[in-house]
Amino acid sequence: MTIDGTVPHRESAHDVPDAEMDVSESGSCEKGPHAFRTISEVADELHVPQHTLRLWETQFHQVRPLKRGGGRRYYRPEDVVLLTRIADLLYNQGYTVKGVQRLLQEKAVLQMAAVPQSVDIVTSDGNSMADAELVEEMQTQDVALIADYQQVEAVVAELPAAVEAGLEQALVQLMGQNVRLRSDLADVLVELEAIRRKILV
DNA sequence: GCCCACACCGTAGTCCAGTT
DNA sequence: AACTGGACTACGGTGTGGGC
Repeated sequence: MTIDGTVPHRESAHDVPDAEMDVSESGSCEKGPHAFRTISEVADELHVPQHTLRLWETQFHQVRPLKRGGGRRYYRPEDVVLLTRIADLLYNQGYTVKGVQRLLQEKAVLQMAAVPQSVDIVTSDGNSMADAELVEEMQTQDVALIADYQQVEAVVAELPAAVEAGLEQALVQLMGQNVRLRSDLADVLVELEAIRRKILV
């Protein structure tokens, strides 16, 4: 098996897991959206020279392609999405490299603040989660939050009046937190939708 | 105080030689 | 074909000194 149909016998079969490859039986195919890409393929796709992609790798720690035999880079779909976003910010929106770095950092902080204690926007190996995965995670958190809220409400309804006042205060705080979290989640979802639309264009 | 010329510095690539 | 690392280039921004 090869990395793809267009670039035969580059690496041995064990270099990249089969499950991560998008390969047709015929051997002559376009890569699917989930296929790994070499630096030359990503460079073609983004209309950016290869050396620029390597440079970005040193400048943006979020860009971390897999490296296999001989130190060759294999870009995952999420890497390509991130690089597309970086290219857009740099070349279309006039950001500097530092500006993009700051934007990516702020975005990570915002996302973590919006969904406390649960979602790692940057995974343990330093890579960004896919959009769909992130949205799903946030929706799960939202549902869990509502469930917690309803649970507290039910408990309060059964408590004696003596402690009710204190719990009501806690409930008000929870409701406030709920509103803020919902607002933050809505902002993040809007931002993700905007990014997705750009990618699909 | 204002303007101009020049030097210096940082940023963003680009090129190249040698290697895998 | 793709890798690394260092040297190099182009360009814009900033600082400084001198003349008016």
